[in-house]
Amino acid sequence: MFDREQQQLEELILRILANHDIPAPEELKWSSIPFAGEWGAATAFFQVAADEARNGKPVKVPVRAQEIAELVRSNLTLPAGFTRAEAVRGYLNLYYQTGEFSRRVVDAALDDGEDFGRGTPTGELVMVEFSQPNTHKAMHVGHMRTMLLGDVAANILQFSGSEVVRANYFGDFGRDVIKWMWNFAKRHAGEAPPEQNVTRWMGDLYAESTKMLAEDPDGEAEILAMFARWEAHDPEVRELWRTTRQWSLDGFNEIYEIFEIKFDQLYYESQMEAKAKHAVMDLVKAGIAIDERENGGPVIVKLDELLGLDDETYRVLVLMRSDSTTLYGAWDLVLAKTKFEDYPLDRSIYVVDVRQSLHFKQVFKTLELAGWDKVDKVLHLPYEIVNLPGNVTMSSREGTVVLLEDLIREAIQRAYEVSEERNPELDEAARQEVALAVGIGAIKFPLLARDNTKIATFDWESALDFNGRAAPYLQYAYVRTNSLLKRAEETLPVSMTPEHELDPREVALIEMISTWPQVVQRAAQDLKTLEITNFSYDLSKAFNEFYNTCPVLKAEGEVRAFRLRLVAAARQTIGNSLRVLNIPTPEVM
RNA sequence: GCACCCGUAGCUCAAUGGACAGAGCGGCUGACUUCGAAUCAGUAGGUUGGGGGUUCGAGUCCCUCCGGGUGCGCCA
Repeated sequence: MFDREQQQLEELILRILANHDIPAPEELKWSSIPFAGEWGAATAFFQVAADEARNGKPVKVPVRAQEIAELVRSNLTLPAGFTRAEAVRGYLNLYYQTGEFSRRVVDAALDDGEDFGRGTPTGELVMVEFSQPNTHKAMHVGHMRTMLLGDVAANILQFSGSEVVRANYFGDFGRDVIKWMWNFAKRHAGEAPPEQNVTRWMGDLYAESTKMLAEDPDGEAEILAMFARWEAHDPEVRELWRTTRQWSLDGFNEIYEIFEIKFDQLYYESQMEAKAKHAVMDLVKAGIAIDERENGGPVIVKLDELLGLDDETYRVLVLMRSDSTTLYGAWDLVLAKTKFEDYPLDRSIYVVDVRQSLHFKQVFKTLELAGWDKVDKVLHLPYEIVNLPGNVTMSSREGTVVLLEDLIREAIQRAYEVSEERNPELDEAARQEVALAVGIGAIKFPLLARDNTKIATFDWESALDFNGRAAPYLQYAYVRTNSLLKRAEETLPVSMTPEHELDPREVALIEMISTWPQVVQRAAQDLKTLEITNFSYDLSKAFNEFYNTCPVLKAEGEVRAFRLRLVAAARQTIGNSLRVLNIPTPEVM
């Protein structure tokens, strides 16, 4: 419903209630009438009746709710734009003057264009940190979830009206990195990475380093020595580190580019590590961290003890090893503050898997105890992991991984084959483009369409299945809108109110389009990508059903003109939702 | 032991506390000389893991039990 009508109706309803000494509800909640065919808005009076009952009025709530609904209906002067009102089972249903509302919805979509659904600027600045890959390792499909969730959550926030900083935080340092360099120096000195598939090569060398270390009795000591040289800023070791790290970063960028993921701000663990020792010692001085190094122990924060909790809720955060090197908890203390020094953030979101939940609770609580005043602005957005069939967790160390490069290649290849089958006339260049768009979309959709709290299981068969509820379905609906508009060979008719009796599929399609702005707001509120995929799919479905029932080009006069505008509005809205999802919108396929 | 997550149709999953719990896949039946069939229509399939509670109203919130998963002092 449009704001103006809603406000008007609420005033009218509240006045009627007041005239009959019925207490006003806190708010009137509006929903659509859930029965197919006609189109309108509904509100329920159960809450009002329940409030009366609580205040001593001897009524049965459902009966009284219906009474009130009936009372409102009979006293309501319908504003312009509505045809009739009915009171049913405690609900007041108000039916739209379909033609008028249809015109306004279609006009809104076409006038606002790419901005249709965009929220008014809130002035809020929010950072979304996501992806966080470790250098010197491969990228596997398990890494995809933070990439997609983070990227699309950032899009949603941005489209809903916030300003967004996209941040990445690279694990570019630590024992595993040194181990990689140790093996490289011993067995691959002077080698350069291959032209393509750099991350695979980096990952293979990482696996090799693990294997070699297990067989090399001196390995452990050599790695420790190299680590010490790195810490001491030995030029040779640092140079090797910088060079090899860059290979990894270049490899990651290949993948970000193919997914069209961009970052505004890059952070590195090595940067945080450089400042972490000071931060830890400050906490010791403040009496928050306990230094057990004199007894051969680490530096820790005993959170439950500090908070006086009996339950083991926050446990113990370890910040520094007994050898005085810092741990990632210490780096996260520095990073959290650094973000707010770099930007005047209103919110700082961390898109990291659910197994880190305790870690972030500890880090944030430690910062709070240290008197940091931004702790109410930070949020860990957790998501469940991607497993292999049989509940096998992906692990580079175990070798139980599916590389992202392989999935991308296979998906594009499969999309190419399907395209050949479905649309043989396409020329080679166009088919390549379609294969890329469809392949990448098909990879992204299933993860975006899954609730963050649910474990995803990867298997090749379903990953390469483009049928049913999947990205190509949405893309196909989009392509069909294009095709119709192209064939129409005329400029779009000007704004018009449909005069024909709308088909139920037309109504359903228009109603879907009308909800898009609210869907965006709710998804931003909930930080859930699946609310966008649900919408995008339902909208595409509504369009396909419309397409199969209602002729457009073959219709005549007013019907054809209105339907052309409706198709254009559907095209715009499907396109906008796909852009928020960062799923490609091919013109043909 | 403590903390967190999941359990909905044969399978994979949806469902702002609101009217009759919906899709896809799989099964069966149909629609291309008609705007692109990567589509659509029809059909079968449910005690929402069990039991209590809150509420006018619970798949949704609370408690408890069962089943599955994750995390918890020097990896990240």
